[in-house]
This record gives sequence, structure tokens and C-alpha cells, in this order.
Amino acid sequence: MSDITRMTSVAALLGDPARANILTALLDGRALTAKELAFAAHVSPSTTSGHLARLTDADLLAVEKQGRHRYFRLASPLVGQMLEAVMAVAGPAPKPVWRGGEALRTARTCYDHLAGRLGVALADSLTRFGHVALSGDGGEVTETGRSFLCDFGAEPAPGKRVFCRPCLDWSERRPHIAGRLGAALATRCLDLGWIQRQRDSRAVTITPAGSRGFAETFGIDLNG
Amino acid sequence: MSDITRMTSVAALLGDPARANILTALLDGRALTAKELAFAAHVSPSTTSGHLARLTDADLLAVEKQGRHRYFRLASPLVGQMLEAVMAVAGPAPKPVWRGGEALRTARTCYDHLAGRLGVALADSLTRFGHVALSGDGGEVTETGRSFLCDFGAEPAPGKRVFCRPCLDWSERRPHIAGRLGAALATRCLDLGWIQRQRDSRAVTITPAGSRGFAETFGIDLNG
DNA sequence: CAATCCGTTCGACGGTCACCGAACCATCCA
DNA sequence: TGGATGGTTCGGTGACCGTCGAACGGATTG
Repeated sequence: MSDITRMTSVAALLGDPARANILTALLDGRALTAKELAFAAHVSPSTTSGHLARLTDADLLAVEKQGRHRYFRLASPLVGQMLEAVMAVAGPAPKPVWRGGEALRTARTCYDHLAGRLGVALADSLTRFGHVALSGDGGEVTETGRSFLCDFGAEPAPGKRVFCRPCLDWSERRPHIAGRLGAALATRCLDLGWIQRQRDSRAVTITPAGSRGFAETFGIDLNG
Repeated sequence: MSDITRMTSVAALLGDPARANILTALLDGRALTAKELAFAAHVSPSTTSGHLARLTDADLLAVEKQGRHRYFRLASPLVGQMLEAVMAVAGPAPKPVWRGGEALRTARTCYDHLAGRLGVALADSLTRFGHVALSGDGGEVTETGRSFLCDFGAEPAPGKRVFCRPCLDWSERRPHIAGRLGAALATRCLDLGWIQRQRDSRAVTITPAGSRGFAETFGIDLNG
């Protein structure tokens, strides 16, 4: 089996509306039964069964048996990222239906850490440079990452809380960084004056100093 | 046209071997003519023409007319990222049952530069010694790097193409060096007899001289 | 102008695959 | 032990699509 063959097999699986519906229905990480997925896919249970068999066979879905139900979910975060990538190319999502949302989508706090496009971009940057490694439900800081974060001035306070955890961003559908590390990053950005909280909203604004800082330190340009 | 419909249309385009070959042939950012792509896709010019029309129509490819040639290239970096994402899921084969696959993972050409374990090791070595600096989507050669490469005999030809670019290696999931510099390195290694192309394959073999050379010059030992 | 090469369009052929209903197996419940 | 429900398998049908060769338009070259 050649590389191209493997790639086309996977892509072909995404190329059918019923299967695409199944996969997107699972994008949020939940596990659903075959019947629920049949409803989501708008096809009969028998047809759905065939699709599910092929998807699990290709390791796009993982299945868990519970009594007479079978629960399906995405086999790995890589699958979700692939779906996002295809959607990104598939084009402009019919966008923000609701108002005031734009600021929230750009940058907001999620409890004590950063989310929205900024939060996701930060996670991307740290991952790309090998400073942190995010897996399905956990995260670690590498050696280079530790010194990088130390230089940046974001040293997480000690504590019992989980240190670094990916948190799926609902507006971006991709992970940002939560946990003590996420909190430390947000605090440091506030201290540097890179971002400012808005009154009565979780949205935060990026200052001109922040624009420069995020670009120089993390290679982030949200306008680009 | 719904989200799912757009997504499946794009995915279905990737689901055909001929089109997948075309897209991967353009992964490094070069622009190729329809005939060259027909060769890469292993189908007739007429068939290729149909595929190219569909790919450009879906905005996966951009086309540029020059005389009686038409040059095709990926329409945006997003397309490349999508391909990488699909390859990442399609994954390196779980079990390298087949000897040829193993050879491909050890060392192969990615059009005109080196990839696989050897390509990644080269990039690592050059980075470690401070000869090049690779960031997210760009790369630079340092002063010491310039003289080092000059001594080595790998002086990139002048040209419009990007000079040094990291290219995510699908089998190693780490960057190797593409662009004019990558091409120059590959050419020099061939000239030195360190590597040899295999017929009908992108795999390259490392000669005994190459083993010594890579070890002495770059500190690379792929068996280690 | 003639020869040539690049690329596209057209028509026909063949294989693949999504779909459904009905029958079947497994599990749970009364 | 029956009956109900979740899920799979099977056979048949129809549509879609990738493929090629042949013919054609456009651009370059001699």
C-alpha cells in the first residue's frame, strides 16, 4: 500500500456526505451511538453501519461497546485537526451570525486563561516551536519550552491544579492552553500591557504593544 | 451550498489517486505544467486536463498562463496544510511490512530535495551547528552557514524560487529543508556519490561513501 | 505558411460505490 | 421465555466518475 493510496483512502472517506456528517457530529469529542449517527447522517441504519465499519477500519473512529450499544468517537485529535484543515480550505464558513461576537472570537478569557483566535494562536505557536506538546487530553512543556517561558516571564505558580491542559476552543474548534500554564501566560500578557480586559465582558483587546509583542515573540499576526 | 457539501466536495477531490498525485507534486510550492503533472499523476493528458479543471475550479490550484504552457500551483498554503493533515492521519504505515516503504522512510527525494530520516537529520544538523535557522514557515542561512555550505560545495543557484524553507516531513513529522538550498544540498550529495537515486522510486540509497561523509561532515548516523 | 507541440473537449466504456429493505444476530426487559 | 430494540449482513439497483483515444483550437518555431 503506497503513501498516495493511503492518503486517497482517507480522503475518499471524507468525500461522502453521510460520512462527513458522521465525523463532524463527533467533532466535539463526544461519543455517539450508531443510531444517533444514522440520524445525523440522514441515512438508514444499515447504510450507517457500513459507513461506521469503514471509518473504524481506517482508524478514523474508535468504538466502545456498552451493552447493546456501540459508542463511536474520533480515534485521535489528529482526525479532528484534519477535518478542520479540510473545512478551512472548503472555504469561508458562513460566518458570524451573532453580533458582538467578533470581539469575543478574536480574544477572550476562559476563566483565567486566553481563548479565541489569540488563545489558539498562542497554543499553535508554542507547539510549532516545540515548546509544548499537546496530546489528546494532556500537555507537557519541553526543556526548551521551560527556558523560553522563563525568559518570557510566565512561570506558573506552584499548585495542585493541572499544569498544562489543552482545552478545545468552541469558536475556533481547536485547542488553546488551559491549566496553570495557561493562567500564567494570560497574567504575563496582562502585566506586559499586551492585552486589556474589557468591562462586563470576557473579551479582551490587544494593545498596539501587544500586536508587536505577539508578532515578535510568538510569530502571531491575527490580522494576517 | 452547505458546510458539509463544500467539505465533501473538497475531500472528494483528494480522494482520487491521480489528483492526489498532482497535489503532492505541487506540495513544495513549485509551479508545474499540465504535461508534467500528467506524468506525475500517471494518467493521460486528457484525463489530467479534466482533473486540473476541477481542482482550479474548486480553488485548490491557481493557474498562470505563459505562452502555450499553463503553470499550476497550490492556490494557498492552506491547501498544503490540508494535505499534510490528511497525510498525518493516513500516517506512516503502521507496520513497515514492505521493504520499499522502509527505504522511502530512510531517505527519499521530495522532488528536488531530500526528505525522510536523512532529510530531517540534515536539517537537524544544520540547525544544531547554527548554520541555518528554521522558523515556522521560513528559514535563513547564517554567516557561518554560508561559508560552511560553500566549503561543502552546495551553493544554491540564483533564482526566483524561495531560498530556504522548512517542509514538514510526513513520515518523520518534523521539518526538512526545501527551497533552492534544499535542492543544492541534494544535488551536491548526488555529485559526491553519497546517495543514489533508485529507478521508479523517490527512494534514494546511501552509499558507503555517503555513510562516512554524512557522519564526518554532519555528524549523522542513521543506524545509531 | 507548414510543422509541431501544448492543452482542452467530446463520446463511449467500465468499475466502483452509496443506498435501501429485508432478514438476521445480540442484548435487554417484562 | 417471549417481545422489543440496537446493530449488522446481504442482494439488487442505480448513479456517478475516472479513464482513454480522437479530434480540435492556440501558440511557437522554422
